[in-house]
Amino acid sequence: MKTIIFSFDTVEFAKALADETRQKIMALCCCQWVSVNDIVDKLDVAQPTVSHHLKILKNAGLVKSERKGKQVMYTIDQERLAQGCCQVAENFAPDQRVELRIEVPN
Amino acid sequence: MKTIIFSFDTVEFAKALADETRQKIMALCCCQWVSVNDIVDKLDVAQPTVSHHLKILKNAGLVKSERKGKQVMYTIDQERLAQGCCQVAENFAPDQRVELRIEVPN
DNA sequence: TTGACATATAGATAAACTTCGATTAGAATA
DNA sequence: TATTCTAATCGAAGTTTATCTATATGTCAA
Repeated sequence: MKTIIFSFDTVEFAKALADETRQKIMALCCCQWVSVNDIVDKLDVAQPTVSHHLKILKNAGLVKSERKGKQVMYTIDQERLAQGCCQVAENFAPDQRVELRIEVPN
Repeated sequence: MKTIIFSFDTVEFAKALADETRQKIMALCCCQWVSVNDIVDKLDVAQPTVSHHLKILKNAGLVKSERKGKQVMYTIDQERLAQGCCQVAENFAPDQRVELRIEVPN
């Protein structure tokens, strides 16, 4: 019997990843909180386009956001992203051993 | 310094995954060799559509093929798929520890 | 509360993608 | 070689997606 800890729509996951602009946005959101304008400044895309992509990433659960005054800050939800990767690997490459190592205290 | 063992176009990888029909095809190709007609019989899609999707998967390196008489057999390239998953995780969730465990003989 | 700044939404357009039917190409067999 | 079976390619139709401009919403500060 296989125990699945998290459930994931791997199609939505892949679709969210499947765009160059979105991956650039994700690279900027990686390991730090950035505002929409931060992203606009660094990429050659209009602000509504960035908002549009962030919404797609948010709906797929790949980023989380938090309002900070006038700004809305975004960052990657690394845990969920890692889970998506593992789920895809589990579904389509079960003979390989892609694992998420979890550090257990003690 | 980070050593990257394989290089991967993560956008092409995600795009190849980003379709429900293709994921269904991949599920059928998982852990076995199947012909194009096998897939057509099991899915509710026309044969040219299946060929089209297989081409996309092939170009992304996610499946490999081999002619066997009149038929062309396809199967998932699990190693490459696992690498793609790891690459995505490494790029966008470096604090998580998604790893490909490789069994070393001896 | 008014103005300025930051982000989201709406609507339009163009490009990309999925799908299909028709046809072509390749391989085995009679 | 002609026929049959299998898969790939072509071309078209319909849908989805990415992007933009214009506008609306939300938040803070004067």
